[in-house]
Amino acid sequence: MSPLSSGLLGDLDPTSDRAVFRQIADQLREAIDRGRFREGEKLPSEADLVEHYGVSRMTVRNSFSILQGEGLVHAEHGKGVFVRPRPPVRRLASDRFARRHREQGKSAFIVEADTVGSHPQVDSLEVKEEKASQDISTRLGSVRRVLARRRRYLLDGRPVEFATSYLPLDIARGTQIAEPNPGPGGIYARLEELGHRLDHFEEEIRARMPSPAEVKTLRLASGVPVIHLIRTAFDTEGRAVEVCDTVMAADAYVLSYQLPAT
Amino acid sequence: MSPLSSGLLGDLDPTSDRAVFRQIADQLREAIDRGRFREGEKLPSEADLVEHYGVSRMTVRNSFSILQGEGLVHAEHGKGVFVRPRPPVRRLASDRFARRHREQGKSAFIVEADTVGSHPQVDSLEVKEEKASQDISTRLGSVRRVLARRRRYLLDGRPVEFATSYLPLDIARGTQIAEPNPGPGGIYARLEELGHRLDHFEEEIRARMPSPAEVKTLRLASGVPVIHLIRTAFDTEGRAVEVCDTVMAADAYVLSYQLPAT
DNA sequence: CTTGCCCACTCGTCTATACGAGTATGCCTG
DNA sequence: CAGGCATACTCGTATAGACGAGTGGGCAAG
Repeated sequence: MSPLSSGLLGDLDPTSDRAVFRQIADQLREAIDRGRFREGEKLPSEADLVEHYGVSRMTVRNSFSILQGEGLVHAEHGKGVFVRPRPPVRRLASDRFARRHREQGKSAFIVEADTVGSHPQVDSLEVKEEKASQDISTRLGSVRRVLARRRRYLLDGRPVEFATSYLPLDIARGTQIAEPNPGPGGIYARLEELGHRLDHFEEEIRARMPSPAEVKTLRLASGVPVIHLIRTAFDTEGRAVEVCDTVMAADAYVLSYQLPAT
Repeated sequence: MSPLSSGLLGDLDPTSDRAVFRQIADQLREAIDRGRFREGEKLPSEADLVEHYGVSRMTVRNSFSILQGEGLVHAEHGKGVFVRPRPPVRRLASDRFARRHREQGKSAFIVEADTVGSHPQVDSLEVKEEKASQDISTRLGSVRRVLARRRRYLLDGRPVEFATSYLPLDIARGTQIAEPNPGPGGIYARLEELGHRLDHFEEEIRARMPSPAEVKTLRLASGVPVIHLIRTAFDTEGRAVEVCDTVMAADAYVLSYQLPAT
């Protein structure tokens, strides 16, 4: 069926030294880029393309695997290969941790999601004391053990972010920060109540392909990188009072910063 | 040869419902993570693994292709498959465009590279007037045509970044900004001389897999995402005077921002 | 000793085939 | 009509084989 209406895809160039499966991938990519296949639309089946191009099935599958690696398409077993829809992105402003935003009570994630009409969830909460990794210890100023607060964020049921906050035990132990629910304004509000007035944050941003564990936790499609953000919060005495390690699905976020030119 | 000293890799679990090629990928990944194979080291050849696991070659190749997609290994035709070395990263501070840095004369890229002892190059310079894309036009405040300054940055011979600056013609035309070499302090220094005192920057950050063109320009290995940064410069009158669109090899950069907590 | 060729080893590409498993549809049965 | 099953279509996994092409070492000829 679906005899692959001619015109959508061209022919192969046997004289080209570009591999056949790359040529096929090129044609599909171009067709997608030009909007010949729309978001969420089904591409021709493997069998269709086998027939159209007169190649073997493995060759077609190789083409698909290229496009999957580029994050352009995704395959669904028993259904077909589809143009991957670009989910709406969440824009994170750099002032989201400004003090004035903490006064509202709700967490930044919840507030932001509500304002754009999405349904936010927080999930797999875990609060425990543990040994600090080398990296965390360095960032917090040579602490051995820390309080770790782990949680996963979902938007409309889709996991988009997994974050762990690390705090020195001498600050957090026995306070509400060590409770699953840190109360209105989150842990930053509690830190300030404890006398650690926040001065500034440092954020480090990397992008890379996810580990298998991250693929699982964030239910990532293939070809979707992660943004790895490490934020350190400093109080007015220059002490690092929290390190927050966040892994985000890169197709769900745009980070936004505002910098002075002085 | 190289009978694949037993112990490095385990056996398959035929009762597992995890696909064989995934199990092989898992074992290789774990061996790499544990340092059994070091950076740059050669993995067992396809033939070795075919023999070791008693599977067909395509199955082994599937395993390798998973690891390639994760950016863990890279194949070299005629030589073997190697653990991908992590190149040293360039750390970009958020104050790199501060006015005091402009006074030195040299561009931020050159200065930063020199301080870490790397050999910087700038390349494929192109300066021309062109039609503004929809996005650029919006960001610059509905301009139709712009001056575009394109250039590629290399570090020790490796391309790491490709950037295009867009400026409104009414500002840039006929000035030194329209020259290939914009002079000491770069275009920001020229903008200020022209009366556009810079007030602040906005930066938007995304991460995604590269397009084929980007793979080529940045000579990206498979499994390496790009960081896409769009910076808009505003003068003290609130006008957007430049938009800089930058695509960076994600394995070459860590972005760093400092934010006030107020 | 040097040059050049051959060969072994490596990954790259492609074919052909087989079976398994998830999905959707429609028909058949109760 | 409702439920369940058969079937066709989809992608997933795996095998076996073939040829091509890049690399590097060793051997042979000059």
